[in-house]
Amino acid sequence: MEVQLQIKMNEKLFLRDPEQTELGKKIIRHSIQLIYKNGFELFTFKKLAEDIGTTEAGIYRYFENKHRLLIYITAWYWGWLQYRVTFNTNNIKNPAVKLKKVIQLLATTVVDDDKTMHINEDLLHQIIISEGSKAYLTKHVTEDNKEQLFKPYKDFCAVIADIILECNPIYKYPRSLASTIIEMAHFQNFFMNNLPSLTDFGKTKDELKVVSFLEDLVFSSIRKK
Amino acid sequence: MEVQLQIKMNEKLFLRDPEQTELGKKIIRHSIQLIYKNGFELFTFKKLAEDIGTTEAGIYRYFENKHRLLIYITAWYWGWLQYRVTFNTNNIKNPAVKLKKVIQLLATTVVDDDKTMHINEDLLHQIIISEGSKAYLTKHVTEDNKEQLFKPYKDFCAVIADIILECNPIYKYPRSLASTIIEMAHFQNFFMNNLPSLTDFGKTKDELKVVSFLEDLVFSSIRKK
DNA sequence: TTTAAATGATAGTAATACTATCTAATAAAA
DNA sequence: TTTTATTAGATAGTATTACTATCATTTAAA
Repeated sequence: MEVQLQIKMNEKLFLRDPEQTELGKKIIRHSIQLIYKNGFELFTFKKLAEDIGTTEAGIYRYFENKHRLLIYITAWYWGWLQYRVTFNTNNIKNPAVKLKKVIQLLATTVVDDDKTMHINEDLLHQIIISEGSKAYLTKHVTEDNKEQLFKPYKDFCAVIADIILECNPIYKYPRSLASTIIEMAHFQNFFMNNLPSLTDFGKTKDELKVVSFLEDLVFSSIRKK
Repeated sequence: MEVQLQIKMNEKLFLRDPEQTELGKKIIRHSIQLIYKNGFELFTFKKLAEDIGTTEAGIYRYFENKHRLLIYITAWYWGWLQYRVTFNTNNIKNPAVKLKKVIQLLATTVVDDDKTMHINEDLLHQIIISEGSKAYLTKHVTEDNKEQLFKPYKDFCAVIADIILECNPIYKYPRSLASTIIEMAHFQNFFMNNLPSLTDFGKTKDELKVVSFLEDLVFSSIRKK
C-alpha cells in the first residue's frame, strides 16, 4: 500500500484547485522550478505557460496572479513542514529534544521523500529561503491575512511556541522566539551562501553550523534562570 | 554654525549622484514617500516622475532602475544608522550598555533629527522594515555584492559583532548574532503590526517590548557559561 | 449519449520598464 | 561677456508584463 500525502489548502488561495488536475499539478511543479531558476521577480505566467506547454490564460484559470501562486507555494511548504515536525517528534517526550528536531528540520536540506510526486521538496526549500518572505512583505498583508492566507505559517509558529513553553513554561516570548527560529533558519542559510560576512559560517558553508547557532541561541534563552 | 550630515555613498549605486543636485534630492525624498505609500512592487519611475513634476527619463539619468534606487536607499539607511551608533555610544565604556543602545536604535521609532533635510528618517525606517530585505533577496545578490553595494549593511553588522565580542570574547557566533539582531529588530516590528500572532506583542504593539525581547535573547546568548 | 467541465488557441489592452533624441535653461570657464 | 559644458524638460517609441475576453475543441462524468 502506498501512502500519499495531501496538504489541505485554503480555497481562497486559488481559483481552481491545482491538486485536482494534471495541468494544475504541472503548474505547481514547473513554477517551483522556474522561480528557483529565475527568482520571483523575473518569473512570469508567460514563461511558466511556455515551460509547461500551455497558454497564459490557462494559468490564470488556476491563480489570480503570480503573488497568489507564491503564497500558495509557501503555504504548502509550511503545511508540509508542520506535518514533518508532527511525524518526526511523534514519540519524543523530552521537549528539548523535540525543539532540536524542529531546528534540524527547518535548517537542513530536505531529503526528497517522494511523498508528493509533483513537488520537488528540495527546490521548494531553496525558494522558500530566498523568496518566502516576499509572500507577506507587501502592502496588502493585512487583507491577505484576513483571508487566512498565512494560517499555515502562523500555525507552524504556534506549534513551535508550544514546544518552547513545554521546555520552560514561564519563558516570556515563546511566539517571537518561534518566529525568530523560523526566519533565522532561512536567513542565516541565505546569508551563509550569498553574503557570508553576515554569518560565522562563510568558510565552510555548513548547514549544521546554522543548526548549532540556533540551538545555542534558543537554549540559552529558554534556560530557566 | 550648522552641521550637515553627509553619508558617502558607493558610486556604483547611481548613474549621477543624487546628493549633488536639487532634482537628485527630490528623487530620494519623493521615492521614500512613494515607496512608503504604495510599497516597492507598485512603485514606478513613472509615478515618481509625476510626483516630482519631472519626466521618467529624468529619473533614469540618476538611477539605472528602481531596484538600484532601493539598494541606494537601504545603503544610506545603514550608513546613517552606523553613524548614529558611533555617535550615541561614543563615551560608553561598558560594552553591554553599548549593545543595549544599538538594540534601542535599531528597534525604536526614529525621532527625525533634521540633520538631513531632504530625507524623512521616520518614513525611511518604516520602508526599511518592510522593503529592506528585498534589496538583497534577488538572483543577482552575488554580482551586486561584488560591486560592494551591501557594504554599509555588512559594515554595520561587523560593528555590532565587535561589540558582542567585547562583551564576551569567546562567544562563537558574533556575526550571526549581529545579523539576527538586525533582521529581528525589523521583522518583529513588522510582525507585531501586521501578523501579530507571530509575536508576543500583538496586544500592545509596543516597540519597547521588541527591545526587551531582543535584549533577553542577546544577553542570554552571550552570557559567559 | 448527452452534457458539463477543462483545455487550447487567438486576440487585445493598459501599464511597466526601459532607450533615444532633441531642445531649453542655467551655471561654470574662457 | 561670450562660449561651452552640464543639467533638465519634452516627446516618442519599443518590448515585455499582467492581465481579460471569446470561441472552439477535447475529455470526462451523468
